Amino acid sequence: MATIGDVAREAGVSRSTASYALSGKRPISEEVRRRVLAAAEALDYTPNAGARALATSQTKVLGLLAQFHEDEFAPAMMQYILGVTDTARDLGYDTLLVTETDGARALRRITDSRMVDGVVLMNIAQDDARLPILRSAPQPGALVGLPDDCSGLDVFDLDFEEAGRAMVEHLHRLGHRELILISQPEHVVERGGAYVWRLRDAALERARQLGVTLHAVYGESRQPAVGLMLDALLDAYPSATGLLINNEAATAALPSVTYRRGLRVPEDLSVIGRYSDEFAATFSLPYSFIESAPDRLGSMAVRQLVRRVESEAARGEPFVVRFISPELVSRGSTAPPAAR
Amino acid sequence: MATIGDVAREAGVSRSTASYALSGKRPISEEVRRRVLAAAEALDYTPNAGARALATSQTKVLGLLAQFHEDEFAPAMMQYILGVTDTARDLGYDTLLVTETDGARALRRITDSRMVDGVVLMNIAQDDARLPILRSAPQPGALVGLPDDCSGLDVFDLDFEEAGRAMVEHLHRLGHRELILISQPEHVVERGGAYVWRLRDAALERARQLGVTLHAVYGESRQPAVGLMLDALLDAYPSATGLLINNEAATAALPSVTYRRGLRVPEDLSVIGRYSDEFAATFSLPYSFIESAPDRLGSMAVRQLVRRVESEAARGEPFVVRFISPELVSRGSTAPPAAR
DNA sequence: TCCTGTTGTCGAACCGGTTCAACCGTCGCG
DNA sequence: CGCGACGGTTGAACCGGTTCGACAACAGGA
Repeated sequence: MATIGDVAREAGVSRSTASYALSGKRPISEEVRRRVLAAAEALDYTPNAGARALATSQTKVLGLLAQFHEDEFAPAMMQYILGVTDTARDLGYDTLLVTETDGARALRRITDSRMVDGVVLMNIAQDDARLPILRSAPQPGALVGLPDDCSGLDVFDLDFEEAGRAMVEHLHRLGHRELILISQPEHVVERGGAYVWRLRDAALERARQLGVTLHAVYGESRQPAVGLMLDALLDAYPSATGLLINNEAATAALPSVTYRRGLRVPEDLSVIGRYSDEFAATFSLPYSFIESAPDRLGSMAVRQLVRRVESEAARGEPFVVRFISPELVSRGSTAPPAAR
Repeated sequence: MATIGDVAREAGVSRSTASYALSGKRPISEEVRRRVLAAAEALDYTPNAGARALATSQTKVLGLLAQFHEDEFAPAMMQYILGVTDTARDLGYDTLLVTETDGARALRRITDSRMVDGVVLMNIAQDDARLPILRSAPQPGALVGLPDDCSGLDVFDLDFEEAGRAMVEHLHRLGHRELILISQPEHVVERGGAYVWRLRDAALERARQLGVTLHAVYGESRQPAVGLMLDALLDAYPSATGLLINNEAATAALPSVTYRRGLRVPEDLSVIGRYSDEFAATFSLPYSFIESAPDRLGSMAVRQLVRRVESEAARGEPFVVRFISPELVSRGSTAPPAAR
């Protein structure tokens, strides 16, 4: 493989001149620049990433830490990841994907060894063991998800409180007075998945204010338990006329259950979900839903991260906690209630 | 951040001694080794990845090139990726995930710049533009998927031919004589997705041999087209008693269609799919299926890749093309046929 | 004519590791 | 007693870039 020394020799100049000609960081005569570029082209020169990283202390790689819990919904994760990798590439960065179980150790490894210029953390728990490590790391970081303590970090998340309220308000406005909310499984909460109760609590509070009965339950997320749970719920609350679902697996399983029970949506039952556009398009999900925009969140996190990485000034700016507003995408799965 | 020079000074030895003490590549007195290890511990020393890469020509990073076509099934991809990242980590490697549209350019970038020690390519097309680049790259590579020309490469894939035959044989044995096979959309084939017709052609051939009528169609992969297609097919071939599906999206959409039409599985219709275990568990898929084992494939590819990366001897070995045998997982969705 | 400033180029140092050749002291053996 | 072998350690070179300070050539101004 050609090194910059080879290029310099081929062009008949010194290594430093070749470097300047390629980077443009110093004025170089048109003649020499031409020769260097031609030599680089001829030798098919590509700078060695390790050498460049050593010299500049920049790797042009971002770390992406994702954790896969078997009770969470793996397909949804893909969206976040693509949002990150695509945006990173647009900004000139590659992405190191780390899926180790021991996220804290992994984070320490990639930051201490200077493999990355910055990191994006996903699946944030309320008391996330990775955060203290990130805070004391030499590189900046950004979170997708809201922990208890956001200090010293840039945080991006969907406004789950607002999402919960919006769901309740929407069905209340249509005249519904008894609703069921299916959240993620309870162990997701126990593990620190704050978004579960953020949506749930806000929905309960709004329901109380509006005088709506809301049966809030933690759902299952695996087959066949999901299907059984849906059936059990519909049996348990026969007078409920609306279903709010913050649980992808339950959403995916719902169509077969309603068909089996002969329930028509929205005539017999109104349904609102909370998932991504892409998810809706991929599956048979004819429900109105709160768009969770995973790609947008990943993209925002990366943009902010890269700002901090690249600009000395940006590194001094105060940290941001940014919530994106939930948007209700109508698919016609809600209507005024009728007796079931 | 501490460098090895700091460690050496702290331990009162030279840089080279510190290096040898840490790597164990030369005999070092117990006393000195102890001092060096203590110093490294005290200073929280982690070797700089760039410097090490430069010195050793090894990055301990593998590249993973995945392409996301919007007509393919994104959730399934996650499985392959996890198979790769998990196995890579077990073997001491991190994973650079590259999802660029222009896979050929991306491949050239990461190999020429020596960011990775080897690459795994996914979503292989029959005439894949990345292959010539991979063949002339300085690092070894492994494919998940079968191209037209496997020369100079290690290839891993499901035995789709055998899968097609197994599906047909299974239903033939039960007494079925008219079947429908739903493949991926035709543009997947046009783009070079050989696995589509590999399964399809083998199924057709076997059906011919067995005297079974097989209606082979290219399905849709997006809502709402998928559902409409399923309905249209069941209308078009009312006497077909079995359904073979090599199309994840269609599989996911099937339950609602059969419920809507009042079809019982397997009493009225036998169904066999082709997807992963994980996929089946995540969704309401009560069908018998050919396990496509994406995690196993990713894992095998990485193991072989790392063998070649790490052993001079292995690099000289002949290249392998390895098919994993399809395994039929029974979920009770097939039975002897009855008139529909 | 001399001085100053600008433009273009170069040599050398540096980033932080690894590794080779050489060296020193000690011990065993002839 | 002298020599060779060996265990333990070191200085220096190297990997392949970037960047700083110096310098030569030349132009313009006093």
